[in-house]
Amino acid sequence: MSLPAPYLDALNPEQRCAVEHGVGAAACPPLLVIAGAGSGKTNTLAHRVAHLVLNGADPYRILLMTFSRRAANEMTQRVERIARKVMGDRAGALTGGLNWAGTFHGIGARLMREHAERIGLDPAFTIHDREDSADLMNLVRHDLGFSKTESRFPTKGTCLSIYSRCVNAGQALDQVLGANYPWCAGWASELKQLFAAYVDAKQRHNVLDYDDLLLYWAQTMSEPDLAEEIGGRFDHVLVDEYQDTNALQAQVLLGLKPDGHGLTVVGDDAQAIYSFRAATVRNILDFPKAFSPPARLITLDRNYRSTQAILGAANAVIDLARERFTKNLWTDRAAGSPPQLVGVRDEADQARYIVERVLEHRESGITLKQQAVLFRTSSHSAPLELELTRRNIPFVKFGGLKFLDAAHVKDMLALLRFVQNPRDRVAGFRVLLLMQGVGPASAQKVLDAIGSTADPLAALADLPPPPRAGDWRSFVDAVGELRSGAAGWPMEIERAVAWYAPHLDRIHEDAETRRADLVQLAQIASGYPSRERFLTELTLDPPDATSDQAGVPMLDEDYLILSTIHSAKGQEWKSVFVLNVVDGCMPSDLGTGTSAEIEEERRLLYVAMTRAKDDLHLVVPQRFFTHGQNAMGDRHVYASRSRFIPDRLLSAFERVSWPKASATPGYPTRKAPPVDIGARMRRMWQ
DNA sequence: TGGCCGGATGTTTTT
DNA sequence: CATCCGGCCA
Repeated sequence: MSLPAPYLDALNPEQRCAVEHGVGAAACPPLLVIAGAGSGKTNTLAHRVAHLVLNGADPYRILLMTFSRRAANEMTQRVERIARKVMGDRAGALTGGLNWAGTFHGIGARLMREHAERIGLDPAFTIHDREDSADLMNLVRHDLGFSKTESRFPTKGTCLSIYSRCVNAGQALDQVLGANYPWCAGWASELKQLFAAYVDAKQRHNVLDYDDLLLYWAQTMSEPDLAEEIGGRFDHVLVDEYQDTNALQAQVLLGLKPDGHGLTVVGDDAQAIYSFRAATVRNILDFPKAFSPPARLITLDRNYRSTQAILGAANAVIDLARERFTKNLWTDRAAGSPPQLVGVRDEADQARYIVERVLEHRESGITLKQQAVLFRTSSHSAPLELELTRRNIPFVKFGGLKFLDAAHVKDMLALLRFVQNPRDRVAGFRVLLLMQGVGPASAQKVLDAIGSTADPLAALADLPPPPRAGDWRSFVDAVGELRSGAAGWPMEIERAVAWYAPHLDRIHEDAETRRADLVQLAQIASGYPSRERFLTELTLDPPDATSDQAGVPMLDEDYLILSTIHSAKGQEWKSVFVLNVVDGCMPSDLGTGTSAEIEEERRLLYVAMTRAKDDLHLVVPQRFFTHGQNAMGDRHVYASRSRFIPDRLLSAFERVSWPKASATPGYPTRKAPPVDIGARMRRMWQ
């Protein structure tokens, strides 16, 4: 039996069941919690962890995972905060925090590094982000001669997406091509050849891509000895946002706990929005019957977040979904005012409308941080960002552009990565090309020459410089010093910058502003204990926004939140604005091919709407600017309200248009002009 | 090597 | 449109 626990009284009966399930029992049977939006899911999970620890579970033997970084951070913080509150004087048990909490990819990287030797990996492996992976794919694609085929071969990005989907969905190439990339089906045998060469290259270069972190892990778990060893490190494995995981992740999970004991997964199929990454709701639906006896199922359907009016509208939207597994949420919060469906003329007015409302809210005591603007696509916020900057309203944007995407940041990281893992050819290539007089041909030659040696960096020093290489000596010196570790981490980043700065000045017009980013990079670097940890964690957990990574200056300032809907998952705000609730944006006209895609877009709107506590605005511009060109080269498109809010749902909303119709000088109420000049003009010709 | 030109292409969401 | 890719030339 578990100990009496007063903190459990604050929970509702279902939450309490979920928290207490199996605690204190000899074996803890598998548990599935279906938890709707705002039903206290994270709170429940956090209480469960605290309850486990209070009843003797070892926090170092608890594994907490989720798919996205933002959800992982949120979850970890909540668990630790609640655990501290709940545990009071016994909080000591959790002083180190949770040792094993993070994304699947992050945990996978850690475990693979620890077990590297056992599975034939060099523990100095570096991790390729998406762009690096695409570069490598391109390299291989080129080597195989696919870059100059008669008809156009799929681009590197497309190739990588296809590869990634095969891996994550655990499906054969032909199946993936048929279902998701029919226009590439003619290239099946070439693609197979390409992927084989890509895998081979990764292994020779000692690099893992994102997918490998899961794939190696899953493969490791299929070795009985290793599976037992790794699974045996954890008494409890808890997974949040389980509806966003894919087949590979499910495989990992079942490998960790084949009988399901100690396993808790939490999710909501109505919020599944990552099928483009091969996530499948089958994971959550099939979870109970993966075990015998089946996993315990607990449903949380009471919403504590939103007013009745907001929840009602969100329910109405999701009610139109073709198939649903969970029932509607309910709340006993006050009715509140209905969500507003705001018609505006264009995106500029949309931005002005939001700024006006946001400031109004702030006047009435709602801080900027309690308000958020959500959108389907990162670029949709551009006009708003302009307006916010103009009006001096601070904001932080989540999703979309990343700090690491900047060329100069990538250059610096490539240098560090090359030093860490000289076999990382993509990194080496990038660094070498920075030097004047070094092009693809000599870079290739250098990397070939050192790649086959036992100590590539030592070989580098002995190499004759490429014929026209500008400052070869300083490069060799810099690499040598960095490799020796003489400066120590994080000081060595200064050394790296010292080498890079002249190249930066030569290559980029705006070297001055870019240099500021390098200062920030150094600042970030100082937060990590070693070069390896810095590189790994920065790749897996990059800063969300350029205005975000500094951390310090923003700390006590108030700022508005801008976020893609995907990145807003699991968050909540008093006041929420959704941009471009218009057909073509929601659903995005890129993803309206299959009905499954449309259903996912519907859930996306549902996720956006259920982020709001008190106040929700869906903004519908009559016309919006299309990025790039459609068939006719039109730049403005006349849009109509999203198909997810058909006429019969309008009663759940309050419709307004902005600016107020009366404010515009319009014809309906025009008075007769005092002097009818027009009539005189007409008479002139009579 | 590196710059320039012409043509094709795709264009979201995240690890 | 804007980017990216491959090819051509100095």
